[in-house]
Amino acid sequence: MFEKSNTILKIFWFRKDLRISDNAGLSDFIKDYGNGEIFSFIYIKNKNTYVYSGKKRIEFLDESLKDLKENLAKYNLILNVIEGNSENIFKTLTGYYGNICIYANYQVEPYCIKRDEIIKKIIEKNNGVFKLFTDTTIFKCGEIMKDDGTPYTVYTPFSKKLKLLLTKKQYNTYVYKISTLNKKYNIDLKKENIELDFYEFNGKKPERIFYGGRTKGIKLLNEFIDNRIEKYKSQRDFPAVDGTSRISAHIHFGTVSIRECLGKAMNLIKNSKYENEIQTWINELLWREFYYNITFHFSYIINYSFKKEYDNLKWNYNRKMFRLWCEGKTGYPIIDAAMRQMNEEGWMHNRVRMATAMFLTKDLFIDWRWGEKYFAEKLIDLDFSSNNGGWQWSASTGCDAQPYFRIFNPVLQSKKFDTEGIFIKKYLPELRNLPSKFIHEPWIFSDDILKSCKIKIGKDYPLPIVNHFEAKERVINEFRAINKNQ
DNA sequence: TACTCCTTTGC
DNA sequence: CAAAGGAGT
Repeated sequence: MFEKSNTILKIFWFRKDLRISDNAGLSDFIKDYGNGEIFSFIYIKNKNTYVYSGKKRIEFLDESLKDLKENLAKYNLILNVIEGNSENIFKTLTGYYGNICIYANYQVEPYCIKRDEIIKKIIEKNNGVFKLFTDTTIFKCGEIMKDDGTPYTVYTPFSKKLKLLLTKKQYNTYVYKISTLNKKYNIDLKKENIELDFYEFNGKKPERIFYGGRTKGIKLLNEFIDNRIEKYKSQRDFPAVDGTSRISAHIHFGTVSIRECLGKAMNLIKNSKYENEIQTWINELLWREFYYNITFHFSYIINYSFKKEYDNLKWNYNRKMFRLWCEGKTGYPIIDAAMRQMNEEGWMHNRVRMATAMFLTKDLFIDWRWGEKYFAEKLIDLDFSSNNGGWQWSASTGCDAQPYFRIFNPVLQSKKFDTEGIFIKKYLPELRNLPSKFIHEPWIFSDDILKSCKIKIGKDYPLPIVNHFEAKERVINEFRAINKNQ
């Protein structure tokens, strides 16, 4: 044990940045490091902050932590994964060391900001410092502002301003030598007899499509950049096609950095004949940036509609209907296939994220917060800002949201984006005998016609739980009533 | 990244 | 008369 009174412990705290290359905070940690100083790498696993604690997401996190641990081990460095509440953990640590210096990357979610403020006080009370760096966004949140100094609430002008200000500085990767850290001074907190709960990894690998970790993440990103980004715009809307990057969970956990994503795309777009295709993907990265800024400036969206007047909507809190939507039993094949994709795989194609969210909020007129919470439980790539932004966009309660009268027709979406029904059949085996002309709205065909396909709608597959056209009229009237009272 | 209804255009 | 286009929700 070290003497409490005169030992400084420098900590790099990994959060949503589970990689050792191109890490802004880690770069400064190494730059500021003076030889002979003792230091530790930690990750805090707080079960209570994973409010919706999705099983598959936690597995992805574990894989990412394990990979991080192995990558640090290549430099003979140690990752301590500590379980518990971060405030308590730092309080405990300040009792063991003279003072504690924390380096970490900035998080924008309101509950993270609050937590960091409390920890800053704990650390500073003990004469330490808590330094935060911009790493998970291209620009620091709050940097892209309108000329009058107020935040953007519309995507297109936001993205224009961002592109105007964008230089290589924002997507150059950080270069530093992790080998300058001397393993001799790397404290394994687990061996220091400190009263904390250290997390142990279990060895088994779950069967999944999405795997966590830097190693897998960078491989996936390179594969997308090399093979698929040049078709992104043309293919991304078809859920049966592998046309999207599928990189979202890696961006969320920081197993790939947003700079690496943007940088690789920017390098490729120069002189590319597929400029339009690539630009469409870059724009998606900027939507994420936009929603991070919205969370930063308008933190009330965590509980309330961005357009506050729409919290007066009398949403339908029908648990039975909600359950049917969750389970993929609405009777609309494209909606049900999408929900089952998420339930089974922890990921849903973006085109059908919009369609299912629109269906819940408009066809069923159920509060977007219920849907947001369900997605949060199920998605591996759950990220507060993008999830909330997407839900409020679909519900028409958000900033730059879909106007309330632009309601997706689930049958048309199905015909347009899954014409052959390949996606539907993948997740709804009960419909595999239906030819594509019946699959988008099987209920309109008579039992006699469907008999040859060995299926009876209402028995083998549910009848629609709602009539889209009646629902549409109802929901438009509800929104209109709110607007009239403004 | 809407859909619907209606009119106009072009063959 | 199908396709394209515009307006309104």
